[in-house]
Amino acid sequence: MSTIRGARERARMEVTAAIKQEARNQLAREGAAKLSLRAVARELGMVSSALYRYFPSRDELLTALIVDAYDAVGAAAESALTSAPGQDDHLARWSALCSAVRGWALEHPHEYALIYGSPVPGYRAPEDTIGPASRVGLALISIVRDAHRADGIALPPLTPHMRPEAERLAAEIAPDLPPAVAVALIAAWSQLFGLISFELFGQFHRVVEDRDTFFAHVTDRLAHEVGLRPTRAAGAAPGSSAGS
Amino acid sequence: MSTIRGARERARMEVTAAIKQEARNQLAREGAAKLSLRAVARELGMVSSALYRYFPSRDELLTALIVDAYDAVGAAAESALTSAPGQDDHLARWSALCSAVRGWALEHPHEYALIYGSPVPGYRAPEDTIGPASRVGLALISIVRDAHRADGIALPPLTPHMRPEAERLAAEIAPDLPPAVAVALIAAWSQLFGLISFELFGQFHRVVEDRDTFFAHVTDRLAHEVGLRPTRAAGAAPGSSAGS
DNA sequence: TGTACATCAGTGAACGCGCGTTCACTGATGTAC
DNA sequence: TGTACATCAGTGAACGCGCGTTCACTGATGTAC
Repeated sequence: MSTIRGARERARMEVTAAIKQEARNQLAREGAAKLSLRAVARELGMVSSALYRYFPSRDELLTALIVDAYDAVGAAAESALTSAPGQDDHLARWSALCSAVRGWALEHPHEYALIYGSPVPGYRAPEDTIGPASRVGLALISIVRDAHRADGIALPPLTPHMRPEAERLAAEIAPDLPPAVAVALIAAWSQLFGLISFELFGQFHRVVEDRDTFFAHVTDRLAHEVGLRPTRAAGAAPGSSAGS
Repeated sequence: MSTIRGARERARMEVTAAIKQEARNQLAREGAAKLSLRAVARELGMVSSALYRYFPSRDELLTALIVDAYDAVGAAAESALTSAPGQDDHLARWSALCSAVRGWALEHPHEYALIYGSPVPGYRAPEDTIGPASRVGLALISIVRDAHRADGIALPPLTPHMRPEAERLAAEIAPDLPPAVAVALIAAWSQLFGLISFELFGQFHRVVEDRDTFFAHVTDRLAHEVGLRPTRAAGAAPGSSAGS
């Protein structure tokens, strides 16, 4: 049922993919606001009205690109997680994940801008984007969760004033983690993208030169902020963290 | 010479200001990419070609808006600094500055997006924007410099691998501060805007609820990351920090 | 104080362009019997 | 295996629209003598 049934269906998927790919190319050239159905069709050798067989409007095409972009960066993050060498070296996994997200952003600056830059004017993101949009965040959480289960983590400071929101927030996103950690995680999540955005959007121009090193250093600091600590030995603590 | 000379000159300044104000209104409605000279002129009851007496092109108008926005947020940051109650409570000044930047951003979301969101496609920022763009960063540096001179600050950790870039960076932006502090400052600077951007661009939707408290907490953590510490007493340490 | 001239803000028409979307249509591919 | 019909991708023309920029012009405001 979910397999490709016939030539027509296969062709439809290929054309859909070609449209999105060409749209991504235009994104790179002109930016999201100037993405034009007519220009996409032209480049594909089709007539503009033909695109309406595939996307009911320009906004729907944009939504598809946004979902794809969230999925792509999410997949990059997740695969960095699973393919990290030492599964119980949580600090290394954290760094690998951050670096994978940055790598994807540097390779796809315009898709990055599409999802983490200013919202496209007049465009309202539909509900479909919420799931894909949270993948990187969930991957960050999962590292800290693993570390918490295996070795335990250092509790970040939390002012009493912050406690109610911290508890609400933890219940929402990671009920198994201490509230202080949940707060630090959300902060680190936004700071990671602040770092990447500043690099990508030119704010580091003539300021930071060795950006690889700088990024690695700062994400390492972020890891410490959420409570991750260097692993003492390769062998794991009580509770198998790599076995299952 | 720099005073207003006559009615003509005064009128020119007023019309220029009106054009920029109307352009800002359109920014809020449609976003930077769709900012239209014709629409601005229409709203002002002028004919579109009349705008060319004031701005030689659409891009120049955009540049003026960008410079104004950088200056506005920079001024907000600087005035938060000078009007903070205890001039030697560096932590309080840091928080006041961060909060002022966020406040400005929440009040002017589209101007914020113009300068800290995705770059406008096809638009290349000229050199004039560099000065205004650095005002917030310089204000952050000045707090830490004051703290360093007065009480001294806690040295953030710095891996040996990071040292060469740290020294280069410190020499560039704050030769009087320890390299480790300069690095932490630049990181905090980008993280501050990461935080604000996530709030403004909707990433905290259904995640962070009590945003005032969350922001205050995280910027306080940032202050600690750069080495600021709570002042022990109101009276200053050796070296007058408020007197001069 | 008054005249002659220069400066400059604003007009209105025009240029050439691209856009999203609709609609009736053609012709090829798939499906049911 | 063959025919009749339904589905659907793609066409081409048209709709109504807005855009940035140029240009020759009018008429008011300023300046020099």
